Amino acid sequence: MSNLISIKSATLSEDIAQQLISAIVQGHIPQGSKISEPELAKQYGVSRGPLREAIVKLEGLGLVTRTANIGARVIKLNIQDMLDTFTMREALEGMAARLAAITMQTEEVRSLYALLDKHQAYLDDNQDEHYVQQGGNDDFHLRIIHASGNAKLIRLLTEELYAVIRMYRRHTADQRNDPRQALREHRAILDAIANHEGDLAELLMRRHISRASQLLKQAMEQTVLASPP
Amino acid sequence: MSNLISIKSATLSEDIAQQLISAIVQGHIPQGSKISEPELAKQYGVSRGPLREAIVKLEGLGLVTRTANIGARVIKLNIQDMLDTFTMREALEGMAARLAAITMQTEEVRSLYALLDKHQAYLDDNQDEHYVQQGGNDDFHLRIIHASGNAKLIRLLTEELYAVIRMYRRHTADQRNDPRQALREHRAILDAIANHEGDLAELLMRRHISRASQLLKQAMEQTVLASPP
DNA sequence: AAAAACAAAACTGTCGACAATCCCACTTGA
DNA sequence: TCAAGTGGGATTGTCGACAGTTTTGTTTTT
Repeated sequence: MSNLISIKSATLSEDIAQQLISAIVQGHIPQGSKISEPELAKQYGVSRGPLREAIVKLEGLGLVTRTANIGARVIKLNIQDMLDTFTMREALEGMAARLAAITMQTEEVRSLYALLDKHQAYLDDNQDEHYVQQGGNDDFHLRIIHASGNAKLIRLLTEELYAVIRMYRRHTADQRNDPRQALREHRAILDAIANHEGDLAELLMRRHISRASQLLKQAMEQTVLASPP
Repeated sequence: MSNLISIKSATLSEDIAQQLISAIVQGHIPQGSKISEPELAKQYGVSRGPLREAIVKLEGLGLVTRTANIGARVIKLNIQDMLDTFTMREALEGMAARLAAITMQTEEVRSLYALLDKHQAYLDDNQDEHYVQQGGNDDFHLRIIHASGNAKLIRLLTEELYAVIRMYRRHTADQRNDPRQALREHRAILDAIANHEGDLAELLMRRHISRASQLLKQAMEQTVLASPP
């Protein structure tokens, strides 16, 4: 039975990779579970060839680990890996903010202020509920990253790291996170960018991400992540 | 005819990936050239299955770009991509230096000073010739990266980015680079780490890499990188 | 002679099958 | 009873072949 819905790409391998990424990030394939090639091949209605290529790609994204002659397993989320990942984000997005501060045009600055106003209005209207910015054009962080103009940085952050980051966000209900506080921090970062203060923009972005990682850590410590073996 | 020499790994796909990485980095497969699956399969004496998996992996490493139904091409080196890559390095290795400064033990500090003394002695004995630190345990940068203790950072820098970085280093004869100056900078970075001055260590590492990238840029501007199409 | 149309060759994407390895349950021996 | 050994079943790694697309070379047309 074919589960290959909607996402029609040029090649089967691509399709399946996207499907698997989505399934893993959303927890449909549980963390730590084994990836059975025959099972998934039957499930998606394809042969093992393209499926294996997709798995190799997932390994590159850090979503699964592979062992020769044994197979692939979905990664297990844990606090240390999360902190390590967010430390990298801190360095990279901090740099992105710095670059954005140097090069951003007034038109883009205005557009970003408008975006933050939109977020503000959403919070006012929806009793501080989280604004669902699922990686689209409404995500402040993604906008800053793209504004950096550094193609390598953009690819790394938006294509390679984002899957894992979203996985961490999704699997811990971080209620702790105060969206109004986050919005204030976003505004401060944008102010620095608007004034072309690269140092400050980087510093603020780093603090912002560091705070988020600490909150996520606390949330993970309370969430029972995985039953002990 | 089989070209699979020496590097015997658990799986053919792994072997071929390593062989291809080496061939591309060392320029044996020229940049911009097309990767022909039948040709390479025959050359390495394997079928197209494992070869394709290796190519998918190379794509993840950013060494080749793939287009559906057309195939893979080795990347073309150019100044902008190099600068973008080194900017990322700046952010990441700067962070690595900061982390190393926080956590490094006195024993490891001593060992690194000994390494720098060794480099010094080599320069004295060999008329300032470059010390060949081909990614081994004698590479100061790799030592710092590992000392960061951040597994994700280590993997990204040493497994994913290093191939491309080495490719840039190898394809431009940057005679401009003064090894004694580099060594002085290494020593300053290590001093900061020894004193557990994270801010300073990060700053110095960033400057060090920034300087190297500027030198490499000048070298690339003079080197005729590729004949214009 | 240059451009468009067409046909054949080559290449990539995909599939099913075989070989090698691993896993698990069962048996055997102390 | 428990440890080691053993055999069958399942899974991964690899291969050769077919289908669809792209490329190339030729022919035809203007």
